[in-house]
Amino acid sequence: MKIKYDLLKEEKNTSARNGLLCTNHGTYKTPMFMPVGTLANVKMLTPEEVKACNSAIILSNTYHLWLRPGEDIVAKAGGLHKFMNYDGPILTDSGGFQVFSLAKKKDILEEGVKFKNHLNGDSLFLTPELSIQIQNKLDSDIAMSFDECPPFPVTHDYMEQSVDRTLRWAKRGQNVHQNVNQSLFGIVQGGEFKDLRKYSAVETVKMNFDGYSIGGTSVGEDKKTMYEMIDNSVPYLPKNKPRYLMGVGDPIDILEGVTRGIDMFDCVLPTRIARHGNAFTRSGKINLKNAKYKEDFTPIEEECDCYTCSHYTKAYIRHLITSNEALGGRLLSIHNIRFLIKLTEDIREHIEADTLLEYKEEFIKNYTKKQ
RNA sequence: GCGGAUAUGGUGAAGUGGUUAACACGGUGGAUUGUGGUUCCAUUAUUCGUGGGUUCGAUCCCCACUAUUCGUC
Repeated sequence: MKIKYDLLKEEKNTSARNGLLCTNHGTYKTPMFMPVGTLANVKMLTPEEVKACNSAIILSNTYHLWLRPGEDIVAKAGGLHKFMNYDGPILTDSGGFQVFSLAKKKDILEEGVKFKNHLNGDSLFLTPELSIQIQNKLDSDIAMSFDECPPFPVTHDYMEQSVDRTLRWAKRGQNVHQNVNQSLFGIVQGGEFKDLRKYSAVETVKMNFDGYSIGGTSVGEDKKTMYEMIDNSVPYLPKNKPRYLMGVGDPIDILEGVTRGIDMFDCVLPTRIARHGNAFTRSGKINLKNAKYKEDFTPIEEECDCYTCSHYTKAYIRHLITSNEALGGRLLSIHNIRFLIKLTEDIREHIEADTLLEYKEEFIKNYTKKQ
């Protein structure tokens, strides 16, 4: 069965909406934040720990799993869920972004992308068909179309060609998609160009995907430009399908995205900054490595309901991080994931109450206040 | 007691008779948006054991002292 999206409520003062996403692995509320588990694991955490953050969907990655262990091994294990012992829904990214972000040299051809992998430099060729076939075998709940994610900035001319190519690739992927239990999302590109965002959205929607994502953000553009990219894409997306803003997960960006009509977010930020010793708090991001936490025997946030905050102090986590102990990264990952998921829970309540704008203003005021 | 060697930042250390004393670690800050778990950036000795001397100029040469260290009685 494919996913099913039910629009429950549209907020009065913004484009935000509450919905329900029904998957083969449970039904979940949107807007939602999806933790990233590139290599079939949310780094440092067990599935139980991720679920304890009240998470729903997690991400995994076609490109990385293709290289190792290989999609056939995952299929032999019984699919990604069994392989990694995760019974919640999984979304796989197509590998398009990795080609853009990891490959030093790449040749973007009509047929696909020729590049050298980041592990041993082997020459590889990834096509839209191959990406979808790999994802079919991985057996994720949601697969992504193979797209080109151009850097910022490129010329209008280049972006126009790229958008057309991504549309052709989307169609080709759709044509070979066979897994009836797997949904397929299309991706809107177009960079910062208003006309191309519209064109990309309108043409992608014509292909009737199970959901739509907005790609090509967080590639070096400023925040204002990123918000405009969303504004220039969302109006052309159907209301009865989920909308996914790829790769975005800064707390403020989530609020800005939700108020513009986004339902799903994913981001490596909570787990990556955790490994580097940083924690989200309501009054901004803090760096646990800072000397001022050496003797701070209070939790990261008194009011946080996560496992980390109910058991450990800043001084202890700082000690773990500065000693390069993996537990430090684990505890911070748990807190940061819970922080973003709690943010979406609060957002949903305020959508229900039509008070999202006030909440957003208050949140941003606290988050950006200098401590 | 005698003989030798060495003294450079928090640590390990390079180095040169001439305006800014390598590099590494550590420290301190910052970054991180479809993953960089061991990443990236910035900053961190107005000063080369102490005192004298030579010199236009000494961390570098000379002397004394002190400390460390090795050998020896």
